[in-house]
Amino acid sequence: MTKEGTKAPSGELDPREQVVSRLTGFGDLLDDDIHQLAAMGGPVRQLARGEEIRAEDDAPARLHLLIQGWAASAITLANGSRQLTAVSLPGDVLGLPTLAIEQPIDTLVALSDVVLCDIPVDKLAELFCVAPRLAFLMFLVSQEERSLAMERIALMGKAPARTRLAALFVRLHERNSQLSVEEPLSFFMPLTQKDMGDLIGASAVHLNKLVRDFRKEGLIEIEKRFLTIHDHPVLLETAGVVKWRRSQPAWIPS
Amino acid sequence: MTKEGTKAPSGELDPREQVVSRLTGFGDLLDDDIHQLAAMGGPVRQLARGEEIRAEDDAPARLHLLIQGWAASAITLANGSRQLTAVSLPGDVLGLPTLAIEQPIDTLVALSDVVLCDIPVDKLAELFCVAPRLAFLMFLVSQEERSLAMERIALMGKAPARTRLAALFVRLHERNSQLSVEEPLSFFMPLTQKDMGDLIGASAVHLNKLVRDFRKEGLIEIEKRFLTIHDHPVLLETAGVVKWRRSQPAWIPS
DNA sequence: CGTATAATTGATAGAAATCAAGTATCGTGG
DNA sequence: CCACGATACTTGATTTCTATCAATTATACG
Repeated sequence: MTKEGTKAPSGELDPREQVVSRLTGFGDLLDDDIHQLAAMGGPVRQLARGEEIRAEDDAPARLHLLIQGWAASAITLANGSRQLTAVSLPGDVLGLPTLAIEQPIDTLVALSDVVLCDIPVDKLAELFCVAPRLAFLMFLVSQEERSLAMERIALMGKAPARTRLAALFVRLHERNSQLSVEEPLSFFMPLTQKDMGDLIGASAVHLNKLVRDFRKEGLIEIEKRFLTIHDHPVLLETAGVVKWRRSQPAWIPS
Repeated sequence: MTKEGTKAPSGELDPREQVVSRLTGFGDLLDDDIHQLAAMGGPVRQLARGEEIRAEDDAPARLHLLIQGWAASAITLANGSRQLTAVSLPGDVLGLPTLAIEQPIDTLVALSDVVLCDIPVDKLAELFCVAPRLAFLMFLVSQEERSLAMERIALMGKAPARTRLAALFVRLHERNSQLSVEEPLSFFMPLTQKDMGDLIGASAVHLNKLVRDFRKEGLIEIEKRFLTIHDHPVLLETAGVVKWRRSQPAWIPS
């Protein structure tokens, strides 16, 4: 395991802050909530890039709170090709969709070296009884991810690969900015070109040509696992999406 | 408004049963839960095929419980093309993903004549406080839909249109079967070829050729808004997906 | 019975996959 | 410190799939 994914550039929030940042995006956490959240955490694990996060025989389903590094949910189709259905950054809870079905349809894979902690599902059920406000915030986060998934479906179905790649960079930049006090245009992005291809539904070869084009046009630069956005306005224009804005609902339970 | 979408062929559950069937799939509802659920319902509306379910200026976000007919969530991209991101059948709650964001990214459209009732969001927030078990079941349904969305992303990214269409038919058949006491191989399916194309990310022209192929091969038949599956095993094989099985979690809060 | 919507068919063009081969980069161990 | 193997990246040629265009035929509905 190398040190990538564990480094903390200045300007980044500390890991604990990153974890709650996903929830506080919708509403403040009460001290009591934070206690409940901390109580859910089990032992901390570290995995190297490429390793699987969820064991095949994880009979009593578990959730995984990502503390450091990037992960993804991957589906392997009958024809053998791999598609990444979602990227996860620190603060995300992995494994929720699988709660609803008997057999997981996806595998959870570390895209960089990661640190995470496992959470037994009954802790989640408990949460709905003892901390309804917190449960509701988690519900909202899941709905946000559904919205993101819907956007991805639309892009995959009707937009050319160039557009999809631009949209990927835009959304990754936004998501990364939530983990930081500023909004840095250069940030840790450990995806290989193969990974990016698997995310937007393009071959590694085709993706390489798209990245080359973006580079030539002065839109972005990728170097040493860091993505730099040089021309954010044009990138947004190319992606054809608008800035992602979370709601600040007034109707959260107290 | 024609009568399609309001007819109830023998073998179908009555509307009220259909509505709770989505939740009871994961665990029994208590009498108290059913009371809570009924209390959420507002006035009933009817819309004709093609109409929009959510008004643009729906400032205080509302949810929509679909009682009869089919609906879909549609995204229109910058290039003007329309993609349907999810189909909804009776019993589904529409509008949840939008709770998390300031501006809806999708519109909700009636795919057949529909009957639905609106639900104010604060009712949902209330639910988390007074009926944690019911809230948890709704949480699970959302996770199931996330899983389905992930599968669709994978198919869109890496599977040819033929596979995607087969998968659409398979999943629609399963979803329809939940609304019925049997598992009929012929059922109401009001999608036009344009709709199906928008769902799987294919042009209407290409979709027509796929349907023709399926017909010639004796896989399916579409007639008068009814889909008949003639060769289910081969259809499953073509789709390259496995039967969808909901979990029966033992850890639901009581 | 006419008009609009939906379905159908063939021809052409474009986007992206696959194939094939070569180059760079990086971590590892001698 | 350098050589080595593995992984990642790069490029051009060819093939496959699917969109678009253009027209025609059905079907539904007022």
